[in-house]
Amino acid sequence: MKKQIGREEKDVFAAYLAKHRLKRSEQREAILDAFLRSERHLSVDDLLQLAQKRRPDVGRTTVYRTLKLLQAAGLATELVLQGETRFEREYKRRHHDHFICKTCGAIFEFSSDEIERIQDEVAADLGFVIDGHRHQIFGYCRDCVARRRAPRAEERRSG
Amino acid sequence: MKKQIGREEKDVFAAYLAKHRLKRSEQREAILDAFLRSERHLSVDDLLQLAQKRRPDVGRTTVYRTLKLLQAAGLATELVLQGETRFEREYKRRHHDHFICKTCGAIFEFSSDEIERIQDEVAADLGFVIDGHRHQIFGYCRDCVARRRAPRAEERRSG
DNA sequence: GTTCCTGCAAATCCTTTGCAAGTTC
DNA sequence: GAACTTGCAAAGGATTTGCAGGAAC
Repeated sequence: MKKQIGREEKDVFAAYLAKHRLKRSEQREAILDAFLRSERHLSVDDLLQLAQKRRPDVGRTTVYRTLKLLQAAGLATELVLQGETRFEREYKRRHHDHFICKTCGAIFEFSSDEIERIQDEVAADLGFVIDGHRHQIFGYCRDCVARRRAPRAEERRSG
Repeated sequence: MKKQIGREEKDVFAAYLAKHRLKRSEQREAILDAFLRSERHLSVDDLLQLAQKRRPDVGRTTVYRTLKLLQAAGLATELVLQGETRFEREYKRRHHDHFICKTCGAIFEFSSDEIERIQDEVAADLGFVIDGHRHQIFGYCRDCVARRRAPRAEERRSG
């Protein structure tokens, strides 16, 4: 018998579908399963390929549509990294932000209560009510630096 | 005589063109001038319209191409905010990040040495060499909150 | 004159939508 | 059977590219 992956999330999705009078389908299950089995930050194409391993006839359109549902159900979050759109698991995950290696593309997660606290302070100074943020740090990861592949800093991005 | 705006930046651009054996043109000047006169965070369309006030025949393609040059010359930076691409002045500006009001779309700038410091620490822990970051905070600005327009937090974005 | 620029239209890329056929309830 | 899903193809929106004519050096 196959190992159960993300039972809780599958239940959440089933509940979401029921609540909205939507139907289950093989495609949706293949996509959700592929999504839950992967720990990576997936692109639409990654997910399409993974889902197709189980059901070769899954279409790209359905992946897009299912990702919308997963986001609405609180199971997935969209990240926009260096122009690329990717998705990661969201359900019951601690809030975190990302480091992105410009050489190998690896994505690392980080979080800092201290940064969050300062953010709140800065916002308070402006009378701003926070409802989410996006914090990405670009650079070169340990491995790439070790491989001496790190080019010198040629540009600075902010936002 | 017209007030000189951004003389220094215009010189930087001229130097950039010279260095790369590129030519000046009325269109490029109109676009750069419009860019420098505006304090806003401009979309391609905003800039196109502003530039066309001076030279109605400036085309959108040229705006795209000129923005690439301005970025290469260190005069402009691209921001991607909530799916929208915008540009702001970069030359000799202090590094900063952005607050974006989800109600009125206003963009506020902020910066915090403390956050930068913590970022450096977190990066050091991971053996990561930083080469830029992007930090955006979404929410509701003072005015919109005052107008009681702020909806309750319905989603949390991270990245 | 040669090289670079420009605007247009066409091409891309990514994502969404219309629709007829297939599924689920 | 009614309502929802699917994949395909077409449509969209944003940005880029090919190209012939025009400007800068």
